Amino acid sequence: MLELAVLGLLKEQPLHGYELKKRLGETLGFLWGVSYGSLYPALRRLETEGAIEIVSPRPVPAAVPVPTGSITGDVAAAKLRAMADRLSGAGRRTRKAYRITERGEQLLVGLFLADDERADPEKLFALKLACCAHVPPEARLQLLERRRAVLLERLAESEARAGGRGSRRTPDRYLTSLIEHRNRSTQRDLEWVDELIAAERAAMESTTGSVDVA
Amino acid sequence: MLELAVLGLLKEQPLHGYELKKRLGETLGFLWGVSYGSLYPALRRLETEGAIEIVSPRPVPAAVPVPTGSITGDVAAAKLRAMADRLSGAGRRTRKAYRITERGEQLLVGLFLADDERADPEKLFALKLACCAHVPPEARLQLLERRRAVLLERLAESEARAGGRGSRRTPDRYLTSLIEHRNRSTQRDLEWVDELIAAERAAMESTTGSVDVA
DNA sequence: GTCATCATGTAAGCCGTTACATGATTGC
DNA sequence: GCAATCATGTAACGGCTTACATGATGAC
Repeated sequence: MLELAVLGLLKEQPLHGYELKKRLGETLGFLWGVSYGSLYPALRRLETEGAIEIVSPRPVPAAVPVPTGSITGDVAAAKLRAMADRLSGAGRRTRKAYRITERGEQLLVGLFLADDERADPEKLFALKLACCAHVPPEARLQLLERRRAVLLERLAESEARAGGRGSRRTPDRYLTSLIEHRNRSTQRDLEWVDELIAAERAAMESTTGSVDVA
Repeated sequence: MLELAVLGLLKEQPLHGYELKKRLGETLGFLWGVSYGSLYPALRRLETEGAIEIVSPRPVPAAVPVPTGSITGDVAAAKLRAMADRLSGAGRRTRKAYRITERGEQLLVGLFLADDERADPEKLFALKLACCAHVPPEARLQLLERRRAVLLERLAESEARAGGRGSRRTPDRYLTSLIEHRNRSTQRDLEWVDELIAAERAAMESTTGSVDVA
């Protein structure tokens, strides 16, 4: 899950760990919180796998202007450089900005389509949806169709449970209400996914005939 | 979370581990799956804390009829006994049925009211709701009120996020749709909780004046 | 007597969090 | 020069899952 989120964010632009955590918190914060203790090791892993790479902090010191001898002038230049570095997200020799690689993009799609059994399905789906913009349209559609199937199955299962079989333990009104509410929620999720699918299909139609977009 | 679920189930009736897992799976199965690897250690823990205790497999062999000498008769009697044991959940010397203690009931209410930071709030709330029947009405109301506050805060936070501040990273349509859907869900959760609160208040009113129910 | 199921338990490992350690940069 | 914040990392620990080991009971 974390790796998918990281790759998704890095697909937008290169970032360093600290910034990554912030973004994760502010855009997907309502989903789940990430700690450094898991983020940095994950970055290491991804780098080892060749899915991401460190962007060189400063291309080459060649472009750095020669000191003028004017103290105030040199200081001002240094400040300007620091400012530019900060804005570009590069420099500040202590931080390591990562960029997604070709291999990383393949991994992103792979993780997007894989169904990680151990992760919470709801959160995983939400995360994947947030990553949709960074995968090809076919992958998006596949995600949505699969989600649709899951929701349908959930409804069917709930109905089966309600019908005859099982423990017959006459659930109390709290449990009953919980189950009903859950079913209504699932029903609405289903309608929502259907809308997303329709929108996706429409978008695909409108680009049919023109050049494929990545 | 597990401990709360176990205490909730045991409040209904004494059960042994294997059965506990089955019940957990069939009544709260849609919430989360429990494995023996976590269930048995949890039972140990609860027993050590004195929250649950083992019910003696067979009160005393005193009630067992003396052999009649009639082979077929004795065999039949044994079968009947075994059958009765099975139905009562006792006997079968290999299994250990647990019963909740006085202390366990206090712990149940304690866990019900505590907010375990590390557990998934949604699942925890669902579980607690399923345990409602086993805690006093005041605790139920407190749970619901607190849930209500959480949902309100979530809506407020989402609105704040939508307004001015923050990264301004113009979320794509997928993320936008996700956030909107989530807000609608929260809104409905809120309405639902309000209904539950109203029902709870009504139930309390109707028993006011009469004897307190446990 | 043997197979399926019931039943309890342990060990290894995954994945993540908290807390801690460290140090650079910036603003005052 | 000092505090706040930026930034990276490690170590200890917790909880849960999987897989394994074990054995009793009941059906045939």
